[in-house]
Amino acid sequence: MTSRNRRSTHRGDRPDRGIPEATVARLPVYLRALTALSERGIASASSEDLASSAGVNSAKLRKDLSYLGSYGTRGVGYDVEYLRYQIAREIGLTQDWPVVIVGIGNLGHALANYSGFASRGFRVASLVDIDPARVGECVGQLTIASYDDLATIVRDNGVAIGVIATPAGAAQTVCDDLVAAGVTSILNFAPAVLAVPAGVDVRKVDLSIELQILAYHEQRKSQAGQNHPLTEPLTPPLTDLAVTDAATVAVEVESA
Amino acid sequence: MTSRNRRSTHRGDRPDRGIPEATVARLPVYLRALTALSERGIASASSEDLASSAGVNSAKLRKDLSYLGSYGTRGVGYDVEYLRYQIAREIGLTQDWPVVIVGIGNLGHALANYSGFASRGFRVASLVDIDPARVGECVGQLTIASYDDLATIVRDNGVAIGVIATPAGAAQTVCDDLVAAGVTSILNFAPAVLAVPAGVDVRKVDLSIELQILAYHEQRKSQAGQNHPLTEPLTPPLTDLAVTDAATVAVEVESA
DNA sequence: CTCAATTTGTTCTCACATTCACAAACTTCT
DNA sequence: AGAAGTTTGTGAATGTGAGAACAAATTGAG
Repeated sequence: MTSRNRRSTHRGDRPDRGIPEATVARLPVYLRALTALSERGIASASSEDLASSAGVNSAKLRKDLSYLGSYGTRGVGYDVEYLRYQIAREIGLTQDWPVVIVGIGNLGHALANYSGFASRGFRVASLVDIDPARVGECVGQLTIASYDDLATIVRDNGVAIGVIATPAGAAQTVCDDLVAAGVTSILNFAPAVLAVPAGVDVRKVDLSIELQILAYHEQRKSQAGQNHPLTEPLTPPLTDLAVTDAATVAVEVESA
Repeated sequence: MTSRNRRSTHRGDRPDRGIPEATVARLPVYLRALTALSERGIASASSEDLASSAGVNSAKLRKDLSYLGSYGTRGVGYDVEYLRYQIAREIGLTQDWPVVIVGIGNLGHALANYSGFASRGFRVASLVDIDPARVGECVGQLTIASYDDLATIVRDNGVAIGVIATPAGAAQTVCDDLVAAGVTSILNFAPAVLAVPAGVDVRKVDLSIELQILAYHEQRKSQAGQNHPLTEPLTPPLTDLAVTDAATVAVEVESA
């Protein structure tokens, strides 16, 4: 079926089937664009259509998709449903991913109620908090479990992905406990750098960092205008501003 | 004081004082590491110390810092307080940044209560929601204002940065209204691609995307082990796993 | 069947980012 | 003062990603 043995395709250069990180980070965006098109009853789309839906340029999109295989048809475009399934399969969304959320403060609550999980194969298997007073409390469909049961929960539910939404001080301990229990991927919302053994993935989501990056560019914009921030700058810094537009770094939430 | 006029430093090659995006994204991490060191009473630190605190390698850290200027001392290291101030100034954290949060659902609540804002010069000037029933409701120190007052709030407070925490459907409209009111930087939590005029920065934080990226790597890990995910893989995929570790993409929250 | 129009998949080139490796600059010890 | 030891700042090499451009493949019209 696939011409995977041939060296003719550039996948021959990637015998490990590895997809570039930058591409992996965009696949979920394409997936969402495809879902949107599908819901509008559109059965087929060109790379140009898809790209504008996803907010990227079409050459990049085509190259990204080419890492997965040749799922388009020249002269026609891509079958929306088919491509959607292929991307979902590549990312691993055709299987169920039970996750556990540790730390049910304000953010933990928001995450627990977030509707975007279930729709993409992620199932919140359990909520855990260290505060005994909170244990038993209901959040959405779930009740908060004791931190002591963390290891049991992870093992019984086959949890591979853990979400840390604790204060910074607790993050490393929670991380260690999650890893000891068998979790191999961690999404960290605590403002702390986590040390993990090789083979464990950590991704960090840090609100304050995103704001600081915006502040940096904002400051440069007003410096360019010098005297009056609200006035048109004397020398329009076109190149400067153009650079900053595409700066986009992932993450979705829905105020469910 | 500074030898900024000389061409001797490589900043002579960057007359626009532009700092690479990748570096800008790491400065907040360094800043946090410096704050942590400072709180532990450490007055001086080498690039090695700092790098391990920040979770990066020391060569990268030195190169990043070199874009700001020569704030270290050879044979000694960096003065923690001094460097901290310099980075804060470069990012623009020495000034006050009033922000407005639009959409006070679960996530909006969490953001409104997030303590990491104030500590870094960000001040939540106002909370806005379109639901009239919510207007007047207290969240933390603030009360929710009407969406109709958005433009007035932005102008009166000199808000340059807006945070969108609405459902996806409302995001583009809110974005347009923010931009029309004068906001030039937007942090978007809604799972939608925003179109903005040139000169406006958008950064996106998308939880579900982060989870999907983790799922992709997780799937690859278990594929490497083939038969028994819980067993040691027959051929240890060392290179594979090593790559994934440093994958980290910013954002901080504290379950205040 | 042939030709024109369309659109993908891929190659090539350039820009950006990371890492190495070392000279320059500073401290400390003798 | 001089030598030995540290540690920064940076040039050079390598790796990764983005975008332009085009050949190959497909459709549809005549």
